[in-house]
Amino acid sequence: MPELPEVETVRRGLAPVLEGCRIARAVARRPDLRFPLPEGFGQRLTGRTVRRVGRRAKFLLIELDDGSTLISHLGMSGSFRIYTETPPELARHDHVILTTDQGVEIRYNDPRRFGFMVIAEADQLDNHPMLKDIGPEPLDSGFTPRVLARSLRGRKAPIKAALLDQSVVAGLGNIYVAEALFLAGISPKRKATTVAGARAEKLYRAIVDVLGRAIEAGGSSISDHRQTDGELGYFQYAFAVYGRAGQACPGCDCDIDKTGGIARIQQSGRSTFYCTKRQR
DNA sequence: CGGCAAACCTGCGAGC
DNA sequence: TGCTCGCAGGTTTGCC
Repeated sequence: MPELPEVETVRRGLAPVLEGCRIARAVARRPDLRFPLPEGFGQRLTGRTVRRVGRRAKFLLIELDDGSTLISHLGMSGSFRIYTETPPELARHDHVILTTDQGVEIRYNDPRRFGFMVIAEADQLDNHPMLKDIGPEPLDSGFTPRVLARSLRGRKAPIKAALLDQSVVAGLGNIYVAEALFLAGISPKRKATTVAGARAEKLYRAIVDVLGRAIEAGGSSISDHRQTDGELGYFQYAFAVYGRAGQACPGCDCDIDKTGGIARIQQSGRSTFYCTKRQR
């Protein structure tokens, strides 16, 4: 599921029911997700008060009153669901249950179990192995066209692959890379190092624009992503290229019979969608 | 070190 | 109806 906009949507859902609240009960219904859950998971969390729910790249950061932080990654299919009223029967793949002192129940469901939860001890967050090599947050002021161009310089890999690299810029995934490259008019096959100057400026604007609009839409619901109240995100209806192979490109009048339309290719084992005419 | 394919795991839709 | 195949929003690993 989740790239930056989906994780941010989840963060915004969790913050109001967790921040300032005490975790009355924490239950792991299996010993592991992608990795083993932290030793004594339930006891570690029970009785803790949540200071803040933050986000870094695609990681949720649930900061606790003892200084430690529960780091949660949704993998491909993870989702959080909040129940303020009586919750329904537990569902398949409901792996972790948190209950707050306000009687709110929060369930983490993850069919593919590519997600994980780990705990960073107090003062160990910034240099935590999972976070320390992550690049700038694209919606923070530290991310600029020059910063982007600088981290692309010297990279011979296609720009598509470079943008998926979390050390270049944080939080992009397969969907938003495709959409940003479309908006910027840049071919996913172009060598990353050639994206500089005006081209980097354009890509910078495309990234910031598409992420902002996707967050406003509550993220993209392809199959698993839900907002924490169960509502769908709806940015998938705004996709220009992702999942639209064979269709006409919305940005120019090319269509499949003539010069272009939206193509689907494989790059480093993953699908790439782009307009062959408009993206150079 | 850079770049790429494979691996992790489950579910779903398409095609036979 | 039921099987097999391919595909899926991410990240890590291991191999050239």
